[in-house]
Amino acid sequence: MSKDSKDKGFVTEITPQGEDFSRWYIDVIKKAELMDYSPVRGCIVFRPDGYELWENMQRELDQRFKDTGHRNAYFPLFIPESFFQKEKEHVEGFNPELPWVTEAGGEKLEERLAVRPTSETMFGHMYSKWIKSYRDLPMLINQWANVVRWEKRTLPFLRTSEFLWQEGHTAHEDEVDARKETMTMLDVYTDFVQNVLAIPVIKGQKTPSERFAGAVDTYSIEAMMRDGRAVQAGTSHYLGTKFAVAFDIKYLSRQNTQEFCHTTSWGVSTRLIGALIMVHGDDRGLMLPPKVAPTQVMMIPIGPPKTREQVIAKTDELYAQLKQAGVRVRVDDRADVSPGWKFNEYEMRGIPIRLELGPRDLENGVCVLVSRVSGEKKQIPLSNLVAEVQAMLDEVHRQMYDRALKFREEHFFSVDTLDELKAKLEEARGFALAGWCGSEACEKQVKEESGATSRNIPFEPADTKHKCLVCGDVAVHTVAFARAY
RNA sequence: CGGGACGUAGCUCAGCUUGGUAGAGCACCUGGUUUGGGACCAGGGGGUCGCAUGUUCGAAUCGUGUCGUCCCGACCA
Repeated sequence: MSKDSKDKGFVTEITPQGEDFSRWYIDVIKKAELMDYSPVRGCIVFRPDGYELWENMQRELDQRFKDTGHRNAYFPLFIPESFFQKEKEHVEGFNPELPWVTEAGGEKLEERLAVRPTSETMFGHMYSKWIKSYRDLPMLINQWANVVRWEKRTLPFLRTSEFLWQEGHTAHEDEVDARKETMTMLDVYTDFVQNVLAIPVIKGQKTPSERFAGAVDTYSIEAMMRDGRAVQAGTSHYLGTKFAVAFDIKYLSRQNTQEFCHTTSWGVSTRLIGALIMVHGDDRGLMLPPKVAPTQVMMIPIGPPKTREQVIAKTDELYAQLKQAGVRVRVDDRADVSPGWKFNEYEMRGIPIRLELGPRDLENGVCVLVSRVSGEKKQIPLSNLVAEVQAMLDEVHRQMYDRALKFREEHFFSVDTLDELKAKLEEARGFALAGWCGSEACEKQVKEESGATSRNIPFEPADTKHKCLVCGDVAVHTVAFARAY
């Protein structure tokens, strides 16, 4: 990123901290042209490099949804106000942040319409019409959509007024089946975030105060950013029969009785883009996971005009080979920009592999591959290019995951008291595991004194603590606390 | 929505205290020389100083209002 970084050698561990971290974050996503601010408060424009990241995530997720039996559909943007009134907790949870359409075509609407913040209500309404019999179940539908939540404070990708996401809504015969779906989708998210985005996560259950508005149980995967703060990377909810009762989603059972469905919902959003930047980025800028990087390999032909034609011809040939093999590759053959400038530029943009090709390489029948994550330069024979590139992409993914995991482990603490928690967060930012008695009051006190909130009750390691960090009473759960985005 | 800071060229900012013809670096355009870690020379284009309003002969500069951004709190994928 900075001009000085070459003097320090290839250092990729440095990421600015504290207030500088959010400055670094905004700086880097703007410079890398992932997004720009919209004229409307809290909304952002996804530029092509940012949007293609999302498209690549969508493709990977969608495949996993289909592999688990789901189908895509599309539900309306506008939701009548009366729908929100049907589920008490839901309306209380979302009312403060709803945008309303009150007139259209110059006339006041009879009933005002919310721009959807989430679609449980609309799905509930439609499911009550579509579901008649146990033979219609389970109903497993996902939609890719935009939603709006008028949040007080915004941050690009991580919390914007409008954001893109997918929301799955399913209906089942009974609690067992619905709970199984809830966990299946949490596992799908875990697989995706870890194996595609190279971000290790902590899987667990939300405490009641952090639960989704209207859910019986909420589960989440939590990721640790490089400033030690947490980002909720995905959620999956078991909604019980709350929405089924509110929207009259009933079916005729095998025993010929009317039963309420048990429903679930689950979602991940473009906030994952923010998370992957904050997890993987370094002093040089972005570092994109190879499996979703819009450009995986940037080819840079090098050399004076004399040899240029030859080099470009070879570049084109190699480009075709890589493209043929399914590698997302681009060429920067601009003659008016120096190679050094390009090296820095594409490191800042997080492109996993740089391929250099110059006259010297041409003579020897080789090219140079440079890894964004390690800085390793590798001279490889052109005859084996495709295999070498694919191997290096896998290697980059693995190293990124390992690096993120190592960072998380080094910043994952175990504490017994609130004072210890405060001290740990002060001296070494990160997550802290602690016992919790189950009272909201203790949770609140943790937040007031340390700024940390309960992220979730991790499945692993399960309940290792015996005393509440605040009141000292018997701990009912061991909770991961952290400051969160 | 409360407390604080800031809005001047595409970007980073200077100028404001003490009112008097709009500035720099980078980026951009043209021509040439360059090309293995952010090249160089010459020439050029670009801003109703966030917006509104007041004071003044005269406002980027002083006052008021407003909108926006950032930081700190409450809300959150």
